[in-house]
Amino acid sequence: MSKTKKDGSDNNLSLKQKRSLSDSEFSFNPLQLESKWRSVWEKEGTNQIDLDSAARPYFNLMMFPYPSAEGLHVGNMYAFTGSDIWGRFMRMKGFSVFEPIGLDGFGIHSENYALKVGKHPAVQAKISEANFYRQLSLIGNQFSWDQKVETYNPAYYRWTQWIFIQMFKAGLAYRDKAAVNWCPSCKTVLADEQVIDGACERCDSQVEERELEQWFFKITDYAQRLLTNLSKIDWSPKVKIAQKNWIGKKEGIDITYEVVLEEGKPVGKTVVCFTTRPDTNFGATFVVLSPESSVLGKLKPFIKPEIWSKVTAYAASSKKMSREDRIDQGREKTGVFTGLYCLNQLTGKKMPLWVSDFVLMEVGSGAVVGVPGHDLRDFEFASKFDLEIIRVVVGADGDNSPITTSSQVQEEEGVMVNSDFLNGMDIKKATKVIMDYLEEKGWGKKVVHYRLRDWLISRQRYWGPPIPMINCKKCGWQPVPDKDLPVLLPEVEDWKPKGEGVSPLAAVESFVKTTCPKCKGSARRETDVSDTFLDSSWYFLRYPSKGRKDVAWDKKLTEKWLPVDMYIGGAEHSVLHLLYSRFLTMVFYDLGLVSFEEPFTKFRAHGLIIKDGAKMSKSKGNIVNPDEYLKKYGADSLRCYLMFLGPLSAGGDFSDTGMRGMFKFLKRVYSLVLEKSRGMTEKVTDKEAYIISKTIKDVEGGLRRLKYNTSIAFLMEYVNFLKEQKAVSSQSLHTLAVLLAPFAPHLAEELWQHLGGNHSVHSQSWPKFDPKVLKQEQIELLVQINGKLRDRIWVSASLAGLKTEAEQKQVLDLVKALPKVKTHLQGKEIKKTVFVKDRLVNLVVA
RNA sequence: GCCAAGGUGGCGGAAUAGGCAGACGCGCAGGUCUCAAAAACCUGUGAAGCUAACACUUCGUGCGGGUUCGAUUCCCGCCCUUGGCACCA
Repeated sequence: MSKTKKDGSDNNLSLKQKRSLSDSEFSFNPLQLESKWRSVWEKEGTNQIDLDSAARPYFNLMMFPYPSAEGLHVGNMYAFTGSDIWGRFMRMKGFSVFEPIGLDGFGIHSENYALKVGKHPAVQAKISEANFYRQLSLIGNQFSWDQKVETYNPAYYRWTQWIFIQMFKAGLAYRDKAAVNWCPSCKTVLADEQVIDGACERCDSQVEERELEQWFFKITDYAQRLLTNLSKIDWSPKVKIAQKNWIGKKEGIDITYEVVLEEGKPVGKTVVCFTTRPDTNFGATFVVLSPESSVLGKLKPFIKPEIWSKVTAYAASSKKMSREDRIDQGREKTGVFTGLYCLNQLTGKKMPLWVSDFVLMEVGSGAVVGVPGHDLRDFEFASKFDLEIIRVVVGADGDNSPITTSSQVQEEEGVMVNSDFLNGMDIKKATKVIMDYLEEKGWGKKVVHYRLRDWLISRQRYWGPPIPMINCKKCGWQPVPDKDLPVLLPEVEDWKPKGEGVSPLAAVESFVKTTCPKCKGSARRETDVSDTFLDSSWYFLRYPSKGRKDVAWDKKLTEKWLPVDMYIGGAEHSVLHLLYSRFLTMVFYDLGLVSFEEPFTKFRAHGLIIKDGAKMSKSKGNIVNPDEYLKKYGADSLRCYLMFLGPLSAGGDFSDTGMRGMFKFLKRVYSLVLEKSRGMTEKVTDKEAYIISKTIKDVEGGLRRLKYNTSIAFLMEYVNFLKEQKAVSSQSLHTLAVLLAPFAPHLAEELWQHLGGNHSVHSQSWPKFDPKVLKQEQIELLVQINGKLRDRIWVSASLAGLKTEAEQKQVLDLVKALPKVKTHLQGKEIKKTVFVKDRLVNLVVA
């Protein structure tokens, strides 16, 4: 609600007066205006910075796009605008802002797009590149164009390969068998993200698992550090939490059980079970091995042949199933009893040893000790196979009867019973006590497990950097020597995914055949390419050093510009990209290649732009391409509209009507400045000075909190205020242009120039507000009765402090004299009075 | 199931060291201008009640409690939406 007078009739130019001004002065043509300033900026290098000499370097990074879709997505533009506004704000705050851009055009996304449109990925890459850079040049970002990088460029992926070799030399790259997602219909390996609910994203057929030899990066070696360092970086909390969950640290104990025969005779073998809940071990009644467990092989001599055949048949059938199927929660438990037992040292009890596919080899130790009374899964298993159930915990409900239904299964909390020396203890305390006890006895060993698994690097695809390794029969795996980098991706016609679990490169004999770098004998190249995420996990290091041909990154420039000061990007990369980048940076640090452990000092996640309440997607056909809006309204309107939708972290729903409203606002700003600049005053009135300072403060507050929507709203209020003034000071209008600059860079430049400003508005410093001006002489106090607002009263600032009793009494007298207060107080007694400095007086009556 | 974020007019949203709920905008309605329309501009716009009018009163921030002089904001218990993780031992 505006408190300023609304009848501004005499303050505004009449229509006649307006018409007397020449038409051209009032025609707002954003397209012409924007293209004019684009070329001026380019010509004068307004947005270029000298990376070597910049005084106060500030690395403002945004996630580079996958140029795989039909063009820049309005969601990309949302993210880039949000980041650019921040960069421009920092620039006006006096920093030399480096704002690079590039394309993450290597990898499966781009290859799939090429498959879809039926073009060779290399050909499509050039088309996408031209289109993306064209669009990116129109959105008003202060990109450092000279530094742009594309991951599919040999000058870039040469260093991606070099990084692979550094990982190999550091012992952090290794080969192992791994299950991969296999689509039998497309005859290809799929990335995890291409598997939707166990089915192929493209043809919907059921995905199978296949075992293949693959390259891995040992990210698990860094699990603890990736977790610990989270406390050192300023990131959106939700992203930190997502990473923490993904790393999934679990502290527990490996308990070793002796395997015995039916009659109790030990066979000389053991089974190790990892558990985080050893407190319930007095209630353990069975042990389950994963079907893939290597322990099974060792136990074979002690398992009866007719049982062994059942075990192997079971293991074979579970192998056919995809991981998704196996862990489907609702599925009924299955399993085979081995005929063997594990001895529970605590109770002396023989626990039957089973094999079941609900136990996953890669989790914990691949073996589980079953406590059916206090674990729902174990309960289901025990119920199915009629195994003993013992209660060892009593929960808050006090139920201490035998456990016969799943609702009685007490998992999270309670007090120990039937557990010898643990009885009466809270489960948390019991866990500690029993852990120490088991370790002391030599029955168990405290361990930490992580959910995080090693990073699978290999892709049996074409469109990626060939993994720079050579396999020699005599010397084993050898890295390609530096002088032979890059290993160029051969241009082949038959680049489509093959059916045999190998990359299409395997069919290119001229590529595969090579010599061993060590013994010079004949050898074969690795034919897999590396994961897209490897390309994108170091691109920020390349940006400043793009000009360097001899190193991946220049030491001096890297010292100067990194780590990244502000990174804005999508929350969908919370775990993969952001974790891999952190991992690699830590490795580089350990190898002495960089001087910092964390790549991104500050990270903020932006929200998602949706359309009509739904996610934009190709299949729904509701993707908004910014082109048509850029063409119709220009970049400034689109930028401001997107930012006005809500806080940057929230995203928003794209609509055409809102777009139009923002266009109208910018048009009003334009006319206002042209009109008011005619009779600009030098003198700034007190009222103006106050509003100017307040606006600077508020707009800046919105910028700092990435709530650009509020900054724009304050600018609108400011414009509404200026509109109502008969005469406006030059300072008011200059301030408007400067404050508008981060949001609508083209229009702001135009206005700045019109006002006679020199050089670029974007090189101006962000204005300072004057706190003294913001202190008012009169302050409005709210008058409440029983907490309900009844009136308001203006008092002098000194009195509004309400510090002394004398001041309080003086204000109270004024308040009591108010007619409305009198009415409400009639016949009532004031029981208490609440004074809040500069805010209010509340009278509490009976 | 677990973790996280959120629920405020017709719509997007604003306001949280507890203190004017609905800033700003969209939409809608009425008006000015026009032969007419568009554009532009002006006025109004949470609901209900009461007024000739100005005004005033009551209700109102997902639901139910609580703390407080005072709660959109803090606490407890629910419901719903969105995102992430999930037979994780």
